[in-house]
Amino acid sequence: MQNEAPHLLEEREKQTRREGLPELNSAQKGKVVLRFAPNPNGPLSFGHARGIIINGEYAKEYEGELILRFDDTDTTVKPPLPEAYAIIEQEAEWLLGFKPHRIIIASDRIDQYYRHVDIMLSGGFGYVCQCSADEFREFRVSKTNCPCRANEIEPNIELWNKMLDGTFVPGDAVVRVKTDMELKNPALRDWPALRIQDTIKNPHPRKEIGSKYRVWPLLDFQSAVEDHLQGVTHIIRGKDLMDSTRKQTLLYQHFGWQYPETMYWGRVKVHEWGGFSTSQMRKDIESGKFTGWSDPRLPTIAGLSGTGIQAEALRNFWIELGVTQKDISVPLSSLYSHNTKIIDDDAPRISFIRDPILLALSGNQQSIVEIPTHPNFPAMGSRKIQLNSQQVLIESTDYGEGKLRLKEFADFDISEKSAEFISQERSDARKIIHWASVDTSSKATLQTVNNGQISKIEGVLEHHNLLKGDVVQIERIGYGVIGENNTIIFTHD
RNA sequence: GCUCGUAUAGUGUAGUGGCCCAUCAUGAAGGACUCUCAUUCCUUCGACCCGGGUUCAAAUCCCGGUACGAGCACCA
Repeated sequence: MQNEAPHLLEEREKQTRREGLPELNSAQKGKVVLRFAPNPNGPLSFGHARGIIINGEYAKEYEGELILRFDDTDTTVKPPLPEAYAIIEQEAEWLLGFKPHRIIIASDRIDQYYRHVDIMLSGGFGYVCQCSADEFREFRVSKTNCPCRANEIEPNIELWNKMLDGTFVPGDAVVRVKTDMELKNPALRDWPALRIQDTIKNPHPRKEIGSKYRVWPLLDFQSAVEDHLQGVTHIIRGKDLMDSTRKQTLLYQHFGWQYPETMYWGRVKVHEWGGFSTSQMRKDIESGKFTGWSDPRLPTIAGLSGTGIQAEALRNFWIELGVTQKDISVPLSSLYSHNTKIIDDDAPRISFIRDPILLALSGNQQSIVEIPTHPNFPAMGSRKIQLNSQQVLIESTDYGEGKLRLKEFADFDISEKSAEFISQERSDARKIIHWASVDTSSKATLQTVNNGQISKIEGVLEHHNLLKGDVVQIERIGYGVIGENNTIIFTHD
C-alpha cells in the first residue's frame, strides 16, 4: 500500500480556521480598487464604519486602492451637509488608520455623467420618459412598454435638452435605461437614471455647485458610471443593493463594460440601540434633543470615539463579523470586548468614589501611599497619595462591611465614620476596596449612558495629570475617558 | 403581490461531499493568578431550521416547506 497508494497514508493536515476576511474573487495584488460611497448628509455612523473598514482592509490586504466617494446627488430628500465632507474624510482616516487613496465628489462630476447620457441616448439604449411616476408604475407591473420608449434618437436628444434647459420641471421627465419590461424582476424594468431637481428652491449645499445643475443622476446611474471611470474592481456593499448590481450590470452591457466583482453583507442590528437614521439624527440634533453629532447617546463615529471606543476595536469588530449575507443582531458587549483588549494595557488606573463617605483614620499608618499606575506594568510608574489630614473617602456601598482593606494601603476596622488601623500587611481575607484621600482628590462627575439616557454620578476623583481624552481604567468600575471640568466619561465595564 | 437573498451553540463566525460525534471568538458557570468586580491563564456548557432526494458518504449538492430580511423611490 505504501508504494501503490501513498496518498491514502498521508496524514491529512487538519484544516486550519480561516483568519480574517474571506478572499476576494479574481483579485490580483496591487490591482484592486475598492470604494466606499456615503451620502454626506451627516457624519459617519456605526453602520458606515463597516463599509469603510471592510473595503479599506481589502485595499490594504491586496495593496490596492480605496476611493472615498461622496454620493451627493440628492439636493431634496437627503441633502448633503456642507461640513460633513471634511468630517467624513477625517473620520474615514481615523477608522482606517490611513488616508483613502482617492477622493471623489459626485457633484463635481456631473459633466461626466451627462457625457454618458449622450452616449446612451445616441446609442439608443436610453430614453427620455415623460410618464408620471404613477403611470410608469402601472407599466412596470403590467410589463408593458411606456409610449416614450418608442421615441427615436433625435426626439430623445431634443427632450433631453429640454430637461437641461429648464423647459421641463421636476416630474415632467426622467431619463431611463432601456432594459426589458418583461424582465422577471420588476425592479430592473427600464429603471430611471436621471431626474430633474428644483435646485433654485433646493440648491446643492456646496456653494460652488448651488443651482448650477437642474438634472441630476440617480444612485444607480451615477455609481455605475463612476465605478467604471475610476476602474473599480470590487464592490462590497449591503445586500439591499443587490438589485442595484443587477440594474447596473444591464447598463454595463449596453456600454460594453465589465461589471466589478461584488460581495454583500446583511443587515446589522445592535441589540441595545433602536433604529437611527442619519436624517433623523440630523433633525433631533437641530431640535436640540441631542447636543451634536458627538452626543454620547448617538451611534455615530464621533459619539463612539468620544466615549472611548478605539478605531482598532471597531476594525476588529467588523472584521470578525465578516461579509456574510445573514441579517444579524449583535450585542454591544461584543464591541466592548474588543475595546477592552485594545485599551487595558495602556489605561492608567484611577480611583473614582461614588457617593463618598468620609472616614477619619486612627492609628499608626503611613502618611503617604504609593500605588502602581498599572499593576501589570511597573514601568508606568505610580501614584503617590498624600494622607496629611488622615481622612479617606470610600464608596457608601462599601461602608458597613466593618472590616475592610484599603487597596495597596492597609487593613482597617470601620465604625462610626472612623477607621482604625489594624495592619499594613494583610491580616485576614477582608474585602479589598478602592479609596481616595481627601488631600489628593476632588469633586468630580462620572457620566454614563443607560438605555439612551445620560446619567451623572457625583463623587470624587483621585488627582491626576492626565489630559482630556485619555483613556483610563476606573478601579472596580470600568473604563472611561477624561473629560472637561473634572468629569469622566464612562466607556464600558 | 412580484422578485431576490439568507438559514451552524445565547450571540457572532469557520467549514464548499469523506479531515466534522463540527472551528474560533464572545457569553454563562467554575477555577488559577492578582492588594480592582480589571487584565492574563485553565476547565466546563452549548449548534448544523424542518421534510424529502442524490451519493458508498451531506452542515456541505438538489427539491419542497418554514422563518427572517431586502428590492419593486423622479432616496442613498
